[in-house]
Amino acid sequence: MDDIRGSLRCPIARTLDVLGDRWTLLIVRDAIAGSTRFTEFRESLGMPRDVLADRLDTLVAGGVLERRTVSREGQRARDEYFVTDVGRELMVVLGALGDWGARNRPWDEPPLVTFTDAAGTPVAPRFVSGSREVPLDEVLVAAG
Amino acid sequence: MDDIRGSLRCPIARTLDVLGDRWTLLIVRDAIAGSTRFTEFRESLGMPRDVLADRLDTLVAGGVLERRTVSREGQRARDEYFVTDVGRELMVVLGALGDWGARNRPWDEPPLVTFTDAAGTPVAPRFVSGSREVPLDEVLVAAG
DNA sequence: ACGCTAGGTCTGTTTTACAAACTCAGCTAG
DNA sequence: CTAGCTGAGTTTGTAAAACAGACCTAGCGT
Repeated sequence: MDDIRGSLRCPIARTLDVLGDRWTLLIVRDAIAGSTRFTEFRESLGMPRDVLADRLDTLVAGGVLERRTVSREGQRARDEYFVTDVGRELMVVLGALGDWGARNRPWDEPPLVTFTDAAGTPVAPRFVSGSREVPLDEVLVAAG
Repeated sequence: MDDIRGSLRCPIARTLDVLGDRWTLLIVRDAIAGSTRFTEFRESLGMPRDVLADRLDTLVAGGVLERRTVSREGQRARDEYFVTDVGRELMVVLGALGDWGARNRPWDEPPLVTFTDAAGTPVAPRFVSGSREVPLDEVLVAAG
């Protein structure tokens, strides 16, 4: 993911510099769902090893994941990848993508991750102002 | 944007089949901000013409944009692209991306689009349950 | 010392992105 | 009527990425 692009000043474009490819958000999804090891990501996603290695580097450099060397008993030390607080904030992005997909690209198999509140009720991102939800048709779009 | 990929069953993955590349969400951003013509997108984004033509086709096929032939007075008829209701729901995704970028990738220039409520107060997507906001640290992630 | 495994890197091939040139249809000016 | 301009692409050639598969390496168990 490089950098120079039209309308780069926009925060959306700057976010897509880090996340805007086929795989990166799926890696973040898996990491938020609990995957930490190279092989876990690889097996879940079925993506090429070199591309995965590259994306993990990008996500670590971007502060979304943190690489830590972990020693578990009975196993040799190995690097694992953990979601940072910054990365965890992408739950909102993933929730929005998943909600859009579930509503507009229906599919009969269950999702890989679901987001719920403490009571187990599914939650999805919506625009809020203060702490009140603002329906989509009341959201105004202003060009900068 | 092709189709076969690991964990394809997940709605997030299915959404990224349509939107998961460098440009597509920026095209949607511009469309939501009011752009309709090929050249408007091209000038705003500075992307190659053939890629833009391909992405517009994909977005039309995916129901995000609608292609209409528009005749304006004093100009010849030409195709223009309009956001559908399905596309408008992507405002939540764009809002989440923009909010994440603004908070974690600060930049001194203004955004290209901003979302506000009727009073002009900025709004950003947050998880809600019923109509109450659920703080991020109370959102539970369950693997499917 | 030997092989196994996790986590990569390297090589060669296919896709995709990209920039620049070309096309084509519908005005618009001469 | 013809000539040129403009918007919206398409074509062509080249550079960068993605991809599949083979290869490599460190540490561990036996």
